[in-house]
Amino acid sequence: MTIKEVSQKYNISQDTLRYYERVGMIPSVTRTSGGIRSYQEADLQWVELALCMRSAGLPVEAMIEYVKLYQEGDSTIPARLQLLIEQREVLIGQRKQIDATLDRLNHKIERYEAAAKKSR
Amino acid sequence: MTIKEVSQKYNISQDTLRYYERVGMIPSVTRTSGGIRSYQEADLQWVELALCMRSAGLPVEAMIEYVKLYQEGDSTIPARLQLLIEQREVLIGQRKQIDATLDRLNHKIERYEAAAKKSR
DNA sequence: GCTTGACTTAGAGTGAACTTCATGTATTAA
DNA sequence: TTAATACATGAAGTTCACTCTAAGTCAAGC
Repeated sequence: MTIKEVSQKYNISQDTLRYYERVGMIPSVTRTSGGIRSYQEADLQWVELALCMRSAGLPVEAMIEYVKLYQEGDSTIPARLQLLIEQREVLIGQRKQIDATLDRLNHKIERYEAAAKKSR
Repeated sequence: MTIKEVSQKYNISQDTLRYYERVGMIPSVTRTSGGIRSYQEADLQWVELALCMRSAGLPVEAMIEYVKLYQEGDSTIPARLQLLIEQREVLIGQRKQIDATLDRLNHKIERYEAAAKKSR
């Protein structure tokens, strides 16, 4: 798959794909003999993982660290596990914040709806 | 309450409090005759609302718009309701993303834990 | 063989949300 | 009353995550 096809498939820019690779958020993508990116299944898996993490708001830095550990081999499995668990904690905290804000928004919305009703 | 006390109460910097006021994310805070901020109950309510929205990741811009509408009076009640409903949608979408990522993280964590077990 | 359009890189630029700085004023303890 | 501390403002600086630009390379159709 070319970079163009991948960018269309996941609806992100080619620049972002190159950026992810450049900063190490995904490992080096497979290239043709001419040096052009040719995304293989494994490359796509990395892209998907990166997009999933980012869409949830996890920092680029965490993914970079994860990829780095991955490339260092099996000895880093405990460290990778640790990292994943930490990021999971972050997400759980974020979801709590969102729920608290949703509560607050819902209350406000209810009050506004009651006010709108009255003024009819 | 002084800006220092408010910053301690909510654990944010005084700079951030001044910034929120400057960009219009909260209405002008009550001042002493000398021009020093003296947060009243209503001011604190605004600060709390702003912090709640921000902690959930909602944009500063949305709060600015809300405050602007609020200051324009009752005629903007429908617009404010609309804005709140939109932001609620954003949060619901964000929570979905977080849940999807949590699923993915949990699977990965399970696999890593299984791998760690084996190698014992 | 040449043009066209997609690809490559390194590096500069952007927008959001603060954060720091420089400089000046106000309040309070000695 | 004066030194120290806290607060004020406007503007410049920082960080994150892209996004764009410039200048060059590659591949496919004519």
